[in-house]
Amino acid sequence: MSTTSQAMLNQGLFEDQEMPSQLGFYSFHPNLSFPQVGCQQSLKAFNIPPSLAADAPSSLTEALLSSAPTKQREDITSHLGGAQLLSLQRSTANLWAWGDVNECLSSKRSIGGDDHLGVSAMKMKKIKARRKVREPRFCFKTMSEVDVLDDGYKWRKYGQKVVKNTQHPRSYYRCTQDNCRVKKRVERLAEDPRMVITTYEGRHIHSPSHDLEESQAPSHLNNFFW
DNA sequence: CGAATTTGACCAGCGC
DNA sequence: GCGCTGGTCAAATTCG
Repeated sequence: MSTTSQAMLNQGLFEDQEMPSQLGFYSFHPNLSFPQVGCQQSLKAFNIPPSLAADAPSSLTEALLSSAPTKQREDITSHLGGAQLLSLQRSTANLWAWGDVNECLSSKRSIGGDDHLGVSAMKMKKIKARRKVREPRFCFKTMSEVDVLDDGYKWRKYGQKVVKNTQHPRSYYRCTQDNCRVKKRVERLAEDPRMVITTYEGRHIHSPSHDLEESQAPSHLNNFFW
């Protein structure tokens, strides 16, 4: 069964390195099985399966906070309310995200071609590369008893970390598909442990491991921000 | 026994 | 420059 059955709705944050203008928030209508057109396209770009998208997040503020660096998190918390976040797109409070986008744009193609390197050099390069390249990210919050939502892809856990000011550890997963560099982070909200924050980073280069039918797509739209 | 997960160590980036 | 923090690695451990 779907692990998203208890999910609420339906807001989140994404950033797109190729289309910085699409950094922003989306919001779904709670009664729709799938969000409106604009969101659908973006979700598709991120390969977020409709099954998950329909169950996506319930708190815009917290969706943003979950992926913001600590300092900005504090700024956001102290200066903004949820409603204001809807128009946050180019405000100073989300410079962190714009910074990421800019970094992505300026550091394209900085890795690859390890073939002729020795082991240690390769390792070093890997280590250096691991922070240089920022993939587009998409995060949302879902109410769920289980941490890992069934999104149709196969993930391997590669790390777990206790993050500051939270009692729940953050888990790090990588897509198991060869050559697919998509990662996701999963953590529970400190203020409400029933809520799971999932952040996807990167785009899948393949289809989900179990077939999700191609989408269904209602074409009406409403309640769509960015 | 191979695959997946756990966990401590390491490293880079950021803020002070 | 230094300490703190988040992200990743990889050896050890657990699971199926």
